Amino acid sequence: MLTFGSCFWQTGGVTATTGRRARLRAELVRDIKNEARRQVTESGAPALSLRAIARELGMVSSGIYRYFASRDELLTALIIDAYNDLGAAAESADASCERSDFFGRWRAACHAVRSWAREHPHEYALVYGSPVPGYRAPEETIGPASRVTSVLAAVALEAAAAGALQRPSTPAQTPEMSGRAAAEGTRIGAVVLPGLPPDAAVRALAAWTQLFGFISFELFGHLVGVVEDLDAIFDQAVTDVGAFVGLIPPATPGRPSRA
Amino acid sequence: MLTFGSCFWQTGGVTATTGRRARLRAELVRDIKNEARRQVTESGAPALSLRAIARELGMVSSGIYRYFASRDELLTALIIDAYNDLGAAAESADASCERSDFFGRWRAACHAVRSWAREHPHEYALVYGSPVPGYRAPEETIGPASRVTSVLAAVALEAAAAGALQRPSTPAQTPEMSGRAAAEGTRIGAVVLPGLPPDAAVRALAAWTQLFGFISFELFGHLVGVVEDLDAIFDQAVTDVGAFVGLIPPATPGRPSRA
DNA sequence: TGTACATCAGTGAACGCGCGTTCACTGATGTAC
DNA sequence: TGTACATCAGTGAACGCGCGTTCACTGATGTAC
Repeated sequence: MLTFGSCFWQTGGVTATTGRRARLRAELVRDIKNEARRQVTESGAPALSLRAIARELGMVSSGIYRYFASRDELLTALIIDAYNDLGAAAESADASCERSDFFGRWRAACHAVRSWAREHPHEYALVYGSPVPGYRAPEETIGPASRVTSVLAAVALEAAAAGALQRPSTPAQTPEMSGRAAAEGTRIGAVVLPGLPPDAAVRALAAWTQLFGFISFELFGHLVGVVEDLDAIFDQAVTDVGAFVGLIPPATPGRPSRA
Repeated sequence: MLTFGSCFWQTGGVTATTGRRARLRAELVRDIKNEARRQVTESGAPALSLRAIARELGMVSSGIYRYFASRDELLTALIIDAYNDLGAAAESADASCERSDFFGRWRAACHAVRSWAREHPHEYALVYGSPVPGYRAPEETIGPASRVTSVLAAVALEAAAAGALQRPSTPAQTPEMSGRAAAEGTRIGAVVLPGLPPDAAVRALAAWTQLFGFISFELFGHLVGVVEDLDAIFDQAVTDVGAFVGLIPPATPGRPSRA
């Protein structure tokens, strides 16, 4: 199980990433993470145990330390993987839509996020649930964490750039902004959502939190007894919120289905 | 510390809730919960330890079992208290507004929820964060859990009853509903939000999840680096989302401040 | 008012379990000359 | 191609800690007659 003829033995022994040893190492890192993910999926992040992982892989607990310096480092790796996995799901959903179909892209991305969350509820909880006590996410998680967000932001930004982001037309639906809100909305519309007017930036932000709020409520059990047909309500909420942001829904009949 | 002249000794010794012993018992139950809350506040729910509580109260760990049958039962008590506390905060914020000022009531309730959450972040996480692994909330939590929700629902319902819940006026902002969404919206509008038309029911639900989504993102750190002036953005989001639901914002100048 | 009995709070020891992390070690794998 | 040395994977024992829960017990508090 450990010995099979390696062809890299002579050719690539120079760098630390190509040798046979390095390959075996990468494989074991993967195995450890997979087992860790399995545990998180089964019992949640707080129950993640290095000893249990070692047991499952048939090695002694101290052996794990050749691969991860601590339990926190392993947790960080799982978090980064989760963000990347979710981000990739959103990106590919978005990519499968026509670029100019902003409403469709919004819907596709939202549905992709929810699907991923339903398929990986404990990993979702790991990154969007209560922070693990005593754990502080390091900087390296920021990049992967922003991938989903960037997909959603891009839809709004590109729609705005294409002139396809309408503003609410009824005065009653465009409440005045306070000075502070306008200032912060302007800042966000410059730094985070470059090009969006302040009021649209705030609505986009509200939509973003709505998406994750719904999913969290669904996964964490707060919709039990309230919503029965979750798929239908989520779909409708995504549509309504998309319109709230200013995306233009397709004309009456034949609204595109889940992409 | 244990002996002081009691006046109930003769008068009320009949029922289990009035005796001197019962009073001391109630006091200790309160002390245990307070210490438990302190621990949850400091290190989060997973770190809640009966032994540590006993230690802090100067008694032996098995003594706790005279008051709570298990760790889970104590957790349940904390959860119920948290829901009740939050519910009471929302109710009193709502109650302080003029009944017919639906927009003001919505804003007041939302701000109350957020304020409570910021003041009790770990208790908020206890009830709205990731479920504690291995713990299943019993039925008794349902009632207290629904108090906040009822406040928000009442605002929408009473506004609708008073004819003060407008529907979006631009067709672009009233996307068609699929058959399933309409059906489920109708059900919700009958069972959960009695009297709301299906489309409004869905928007109300989206608004509800938006509120908690924003607060969770704020408390769990997902707005770091995105929003700086959280107060201003939250306030504006509440306003925008209130209008999204159909509540009629006050006329241009002098929007009421935080109640 | 006084005595006999039942209730209950709190003790202390124990059961059986799990955990993260360190450290000195052995062999095997790879590297340099 | 062959030898000497360095690297590294994985071991096994140990440290020191914590936890929830059970159980037989002692005294004190309350109750009934």
